[in-house]
Amino acid sequence: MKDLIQHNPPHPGEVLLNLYLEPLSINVTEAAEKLMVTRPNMSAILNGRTGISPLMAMKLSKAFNTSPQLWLNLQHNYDLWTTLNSKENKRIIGSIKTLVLNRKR
Amino acid sequence: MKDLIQHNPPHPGEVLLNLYLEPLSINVTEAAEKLMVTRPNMSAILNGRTGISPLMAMKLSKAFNTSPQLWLNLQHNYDLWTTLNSKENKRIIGSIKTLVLNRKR
DNA sequence: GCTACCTGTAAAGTGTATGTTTACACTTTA
DNA sequence: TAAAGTGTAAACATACACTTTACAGGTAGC
Repeated sequence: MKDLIQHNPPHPGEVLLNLYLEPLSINVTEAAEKLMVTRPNMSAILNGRTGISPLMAMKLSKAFNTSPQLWLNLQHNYDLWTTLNSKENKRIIGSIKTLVLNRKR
Repeated sequence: MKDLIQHNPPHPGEVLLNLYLEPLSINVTEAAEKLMVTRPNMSAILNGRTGISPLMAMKLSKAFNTSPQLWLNLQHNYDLWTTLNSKENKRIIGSIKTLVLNRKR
């Protein structure tokens, strides 16, 4: 396992739209109602402008009979990727030194 | 798999302290330096008053040779548990209806 | 005693993010 | 034309990670 960070993972809203809403023919307005969020918020999630909160993950798990972790994992992989794609963050992380594996010296 | 939400999971700071810092005899001040955060922030993380951000997860994975997901998963399980332990959130989630499994009717 | 060090935490401020309400513009379809 | 669905912007409330600064308490050594 060399690289646990996906390469350009989809944002959770893309998965939600393609794999859950569209197959069930649920539009944005209806999804917002069923999940008890506003339509602008639902739109922002589906278009990747906002992330999946823990509460939203619980709602999705209830609505689609999944685990809440599924949605949080999608979110986290997306977050990690965007975190790593910042030059400033790369610099910071690159300067962190390993604190283990000091054996055999 | 009936219940994917742990019962009273530890906050990530507890794991960090007990399983990583203490075995290596690294104190709070030193950990803050190595991970490039302030001591108050490090203390807040270790005492569960603040969570693990994606960037912090990356730093921890670098320092302790783990996956960043390890830390984010700890954080998420903790978040889900605290989310579910709010009466208001329970009410909200309880009112979400399942959108699948409408077959055979 | 005094000093040095480690620790916890509070206050104030910054940046960022989710979420709401409201409103406007665009497209498609009946 | 009218209705419905959609994207998105502005303004606002709220929350959280994080910083700087400061203060108080504990512990170990002189």
